[in-house]
Amino acid sequence: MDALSLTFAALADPTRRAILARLALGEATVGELAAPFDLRLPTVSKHLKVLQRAGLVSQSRKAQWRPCQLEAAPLKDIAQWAEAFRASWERQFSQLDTYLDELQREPVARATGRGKRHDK
Amino acid sequence: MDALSLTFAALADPTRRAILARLALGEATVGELAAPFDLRLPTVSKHLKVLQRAGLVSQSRKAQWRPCQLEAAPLKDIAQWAEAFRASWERQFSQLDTYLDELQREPVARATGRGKRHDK
DNA sequence: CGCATACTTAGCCAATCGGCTAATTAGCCA
DNA sequence: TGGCTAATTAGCCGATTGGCTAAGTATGCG
Repeated sequence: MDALSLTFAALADPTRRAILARLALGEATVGELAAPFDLRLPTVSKHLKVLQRAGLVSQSRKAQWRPCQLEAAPLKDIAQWAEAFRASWERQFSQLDTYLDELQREPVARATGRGKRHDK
Repeated sequence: MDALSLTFAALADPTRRAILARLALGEATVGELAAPFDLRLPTVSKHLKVLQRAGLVSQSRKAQWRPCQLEAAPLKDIAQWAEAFRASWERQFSQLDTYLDELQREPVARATGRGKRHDK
């Protein structure tokens, strides 16, 4: 699978996004990451493996602990991918503004499609 | 499922991302969207339904055609979500720069962990 | 050494996914 | 009306996902 798909798939789970948010504050062990969730350790371990496959997390070793670290590079990639659509959403938002402006002037006529802008 | 998860899940497929890229150029019918792919129409129809569930695409009706339109708002949301990690990736990139600078000065010592920066 | 702690691996399960075919719905035109 | 085109719906299939339990691995400590 391509890198972008792996990253998006990894982010399509609230548990995994919460783990990333926690890691943005600094290194944490698997147990520390698991604590906030009502999930067994192996489940969290599996989530971490998904994040590692996407290159979003790396793990080192300190005695019997395996501290995890955020690897933010793929997040930059998806931010850039989404940014390519900026023109689209800005155009749509300005259209929405225009629509709301028209609605302000002639509420019913615009909303129902009956009548015209200047049907004096 | 929450909106962000739905959006990320929808984006975790190259076919669906290609469909969005096409729609960024303007409206298109289902058949037009299917053309570039080696996929049957029902498969593309299914992809479109995933995109609609995520609020990324809307469909209207024109005779027997169902022109699709990009709805970019959710893309803005994920761009914003990712942007929250900007500090993380910028810090990591600058660390990489620093590492490469040190490597430039003392290649072997830094790379193997033996020796020190100023082991005079 | 023996045992506790921290975590991973293996494997089960139900649910979802991404592809397909076949059948159905919707609208146009002769 | 009947038929053509566009697209959806229904349903099958094998693969993946997200949860679990039970068992295995790795490290530190008395």
